[in-house]
Amino acid sequence: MGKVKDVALSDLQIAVMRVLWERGEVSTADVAEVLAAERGLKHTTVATLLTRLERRGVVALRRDARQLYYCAKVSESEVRRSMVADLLASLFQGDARALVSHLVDESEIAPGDLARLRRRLAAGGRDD
Amino acid sequence: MGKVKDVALSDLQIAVMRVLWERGEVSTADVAEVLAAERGLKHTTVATLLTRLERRGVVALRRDARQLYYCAKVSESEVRRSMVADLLASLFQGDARALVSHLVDESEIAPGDLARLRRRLAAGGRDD
DNA sequence: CAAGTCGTACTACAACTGTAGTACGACAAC
DNA sequence: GTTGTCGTACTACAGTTGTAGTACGACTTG
Repeated sequence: MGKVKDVALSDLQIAVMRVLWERGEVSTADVAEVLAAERGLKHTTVATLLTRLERRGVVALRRDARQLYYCAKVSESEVRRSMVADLLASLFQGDARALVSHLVDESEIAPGDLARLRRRLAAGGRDD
Repeated sequence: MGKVKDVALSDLQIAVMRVLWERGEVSTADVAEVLAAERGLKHTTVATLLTRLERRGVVALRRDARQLYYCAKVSESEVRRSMVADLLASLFQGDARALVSHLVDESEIAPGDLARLRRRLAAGGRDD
């Protein structure tokens, strides 16, 4: 059966995961340092977040001496897949083209390299 | 000051909003009927959801006789803007092009009309 | 008018989230 | 060996979400 995980994470949880994604296996202190700098979170707060993520099965835990080391068990790609799919389903009726249109229309997409794209989309039309 | 609202809604909340977006001002019963069909929710559950959305200020309430009528105070566009921006910020480092690439790569975007787009993107390159 | 019906308001409750304090065990420094 | 120090584990607590039950008031139907 499909091992396609459905991983929806909060903004904060993603921030934690990002540290793991970028640096591989890291100690609580490492993550805490980053999150303290980025968001002023306390060490214990970060420890709690990591514990919960571990309980959820999205990160793996290894203990060495008395320190804990974590690493991601789900990739950023998997989370992206999952969360983009969720967003598409709930807000765009599953129509990815609508999302692209949105990005273009809202100028969240750089006008320079992608403005032409809109014309392509508009002109190319729907042929599915 | 910027009236740019940050509206993040859950899947279920969006489902409720969708009814309002599609049908304008509707009674609790109307929404309940849809949500009961779609998700098997009880009338009281839907009433609770609407009450909370009203408390949050995303829907407006009007009472006529003993019935309550709700209508959206935030448009689907606003929610899309807000939530896509959140997703971009948290998972795509704010790079909308990365999201488009993701959509293309993950084939969440119809291959037919948008496959060409990838070539455009790849070839067109980044010129911002 | 009495009784059922319908709809809202209020209450409930478990899970998850954000945020952190406190306690406790281990290791380092004297 | 006693004393900090550091790190983890556990506890806490308020707010949000999903889900619904119950109570109560109003309107309908005899």
